[in-house]
Formats: sequence, C-alpha cells, structure tokens
Amino acid sequence: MARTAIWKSIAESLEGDIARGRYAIGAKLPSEAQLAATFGVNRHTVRRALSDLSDQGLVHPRRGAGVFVSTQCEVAPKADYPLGKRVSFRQNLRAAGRAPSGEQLAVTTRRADAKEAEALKIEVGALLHVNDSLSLGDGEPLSLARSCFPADRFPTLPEVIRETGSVTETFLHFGITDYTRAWTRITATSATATQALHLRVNEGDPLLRTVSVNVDAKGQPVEYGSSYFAGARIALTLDSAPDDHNA
Amino acid sequence: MARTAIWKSIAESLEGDIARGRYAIGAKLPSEAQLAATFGVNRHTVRRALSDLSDQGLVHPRRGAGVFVSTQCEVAPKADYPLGKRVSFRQNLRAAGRAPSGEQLAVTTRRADAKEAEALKIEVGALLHVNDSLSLGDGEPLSLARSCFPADRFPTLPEVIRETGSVTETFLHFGITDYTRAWTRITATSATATQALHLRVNEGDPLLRTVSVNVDAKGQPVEYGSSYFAGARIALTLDSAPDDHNA
DNA sequence: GTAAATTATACAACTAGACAAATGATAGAA
DNA sequence: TTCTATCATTTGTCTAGTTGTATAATTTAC
Repeated sequence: MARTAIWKSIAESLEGDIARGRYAIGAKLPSEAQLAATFGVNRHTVRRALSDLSDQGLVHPRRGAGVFVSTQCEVAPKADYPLGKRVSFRQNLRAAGRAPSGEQLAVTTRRADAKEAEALKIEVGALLHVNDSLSLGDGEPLSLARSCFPADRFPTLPEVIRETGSVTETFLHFGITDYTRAWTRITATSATATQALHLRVNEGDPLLRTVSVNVDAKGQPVEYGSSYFAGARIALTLDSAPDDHNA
Repeated sequence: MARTAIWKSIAESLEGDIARGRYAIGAKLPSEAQLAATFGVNRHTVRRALSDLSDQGLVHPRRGAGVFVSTQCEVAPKADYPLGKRVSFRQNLRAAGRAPSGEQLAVTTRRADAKEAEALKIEVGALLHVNDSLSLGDGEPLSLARSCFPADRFPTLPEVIRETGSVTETFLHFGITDYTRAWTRITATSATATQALHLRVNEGDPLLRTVSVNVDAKGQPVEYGSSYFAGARIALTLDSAPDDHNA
C-alpha cells in the first residue's frame, strides 16, 4: 500500500528543521554521510532527499564544501510537532475523575479477570463495578476512561456514580476522603474503530494509554483505571520539582 | 490430503537452519534470488516463507540490504521503564531484566531553535551539541533518542560522548556527578518512515514520545532530550507520583 | 469449474561500494 | 608573507545487487 518513501520523510524532516531555525540561513547542513548515519539510511537515500530540497530551492550544494541553506527561503512553519494542549497529569486525572464536562457512557457489573483482580487485590471472579466515561475539554474529547471498583466494598456504587457523575464524590459517599495513585503505567497504542469514534480521531491514530491504581489512605486499592488519551491533543506532563526533601 | 504448501516447507527448512546455527544471529541470509534458485522455486514463494519467518520475529528484512536473522527469536514482554527523578537508561533496563546496549548514530553541532533555547535557558541561536542515539535491550531497538547540550558549557562534548558513548559518563567528565529530571512531557505519536526504520516497527505504528529536561545540582539545565519509544515494547511506569499537598 | 497456490515479468526503492572532482585546512619552503 | 604540495573531507557519478510491489499467467487441489 505505497508507504511514504523514506527519502520523502527525510526531506520533510530536514525541511522542518530549517523552518524551525535549527539550520540558519546560509548555514551548512551536516554532511551527507552524517545525515545518513542519523537517519539510519544509505547516503544515496539522503541525497535523494537533499535533491528534493534543492529542487525546491531550499538548499544548494557545493561540491567539496557541503550543502547550505539557501539565502532566501521562507519555509512555511510545519505542523510537524503538534504538541497542542498541555494538560498536567494530575489535573487531567482529577478532571477525568470529576468529569466536569464529561459524559457517562455506561456502568456495568461483571466479574474480575486476572489482571483486574491482581491490581485491586481481590479474587479472580469477584464482582466488579465498571464505569466507562468520556471526558471533554473545550468540547473536544480528551480521554476515554474505564474505572473498575470492587463491588463488595462499594455495593451501591452504580446508582451513586450515575447520580453524581463523579468518582471523587462517589468515593466521598463511601467515606473515602482521600485517595492517591499507587502506580501508573503508560504505553502507546493504536486507536480501534470504537475508540476512534469516541475520541473523534481516525482509526489507527496514536493513543496514550495509562493504567493506574488508586488506593485509599490505608493503601487499599479502591480503583483500577485505564484511560486512553488522544495522542495528538494531549501531553502528560510530570513536574518532579518537589519530593526530595519530603514534605 | 492437504499437502503442505511449498512455502511452508521452505519456512521450516530455514527455521531449522537458523535454530541449528547455520545462520548466526545478525547474519544475512542468502538473497531471495539465491534461495529461490537453491530451493528450485519462484522468488515469490521464497518471499512467502520469509514473510512467515518475519511475522514470527525470526528474521528482519531490510530493503536493498538483505534479510537478517533477528537477535530476539521470541517475542519479548514489554519492558517497564520507570520514570523517576534519577534517570539512568542502563540501570532502568537492567532492572527490567534486559541487557542494555546503545548505538551512537551521530553527533552534530548546530544552533538552538526557540523550544530548545527555552528548555535549556539559553539564547536562540546559541550553539548546541546534538547527540542522536539508538538504545537497545537484548538487541531489540527500544528507543530513539536525541539529546541537546549547551555547547558553551560543554565545549568538547562531541569527542567525549563519542568516546564514552554514555551520557552519564560524559557528564561525569565535566564534573557533574548528579543530575535529575526537571520535567517530562509524554505524548503519543505515529512513527515516521525513518523512525520506523530505526525502531524496526511499521510506519504509523504508535510511539511513545518523552521530552524532558535534566538539570544539575544547582538547577541549571544541562540536557534537553527527546526520546521515541517503540510503543509495543515499552511501558513507562510511575511509582507513587510526586504529591503536592496543595497548601 | 473454481479458487488457491505458484510462477513469470517488470519496475520501484534502497543499499553497497568504488572512484572522480572540488574544497578547505595545514604544514613546509621560498 | 606568500606560494605550493599534501591530505582529509565532501559532493557527484557510476555500476551492481537486494528487497518491495504490482499485474498477470499458469498450474494445482478439491
């Protein structure tokens, strides 16, 4: 199915670098051999890319000297590095939990599989309440979340969460005033058709997946959650400023 | 009757040869044309067999170069990569039970663009040393990294890093015994053609991108790094994330 | 007879290596 | 200083080989 040619992707990358100002006007690009090394391809493939840029008038090569960025070139800024909205991880998780402009999709009750049981420290086959929700920001879908709660501890959770629409308030209802994340696991996946539908992206688009466990003050797992973020719209940020001299 | 397909018997034969050590790890198989001649079949039939081995992860084809025996014969589980304050790639991988290794791609020196300048707290256009490298675990490519260092503080960095091949050791050479991660931003992206080449995934496959800044003991930025992880092979993990008791 | 497997052919994309031609820097001699 | 010879580096060109893809014809199995 006609993948994009490697040389073309190299050309676009270099074009972006020039547009971004990494290679100033009149500056010399790295040698063909060096570029070949960084891109992991043969020198000829790099030459093909450079030839393309040269045809566009972006660069001009000088035998024996190098390839230089043309003196007059106005490159339209590329949308290569989207890096759109910045959502802090904590904020986002809280927002997802509170779901201010969220959408409740479904609450179901079923039995725990091996992974869920291990995460929540319950038995395989024990009853789970599963809450699926979609959180929005500025009307745009940001994350698709699934939270699992042990049913024996929160027997009436379905009604409560349907009413409040908020995880935090639901926990409050059960007397849990404070809960923290025990751990988080982040991977990248490809959007399935249904995920794409919810998040309004294309099937196959990159998604950020976080899997995490929240524990109460005593360290008892109370929620096992899995969220999918639209990779292009969201950046998880981690500030590790504090934490050394424990507060 | 269901006679076994020709391509299948060829695949089994090649598989046996690999298992028997006739084709060593990393070695190049005979060309498709040669194999076709020795097996007395059409090249496409050989390709079908090779495609099967490739799906199994036994071999890895490179257009224009040949088909090579993969270093990893069994599908490895996802490696957990902890995102803490202290970051040593090698330590992380060893902790994950994988043998770390790296491949130096290129070291270049160029001028900083706006984002790089902001992250490193230097001026736009100031000189940067840029180190591109590929990190492997058990011979499998895990991440493609680009690190930027301010040239005025580390004038001789290119030679040093080329020699040591390690960021930690390079910093040690410049008297920096301790450095920590100031912040990290995580997004999901789609693999470009060249990224796919390096990481041995398909174009468009999901990648995990982390952008981070490392600072020295005085809080001065010393490294601005951007890494792409193969989404299918790596999971970033956070243990008990830094907690801010908001006032 | 039909569908799948295999063959046949052609071209595109990429790699590999070698060598020529131009450049820039350095060192040595006039 | 100035000129020159030399050398490593860099781009330009060429030949050959390898995988990727597309299309169509032919054989084989059921």
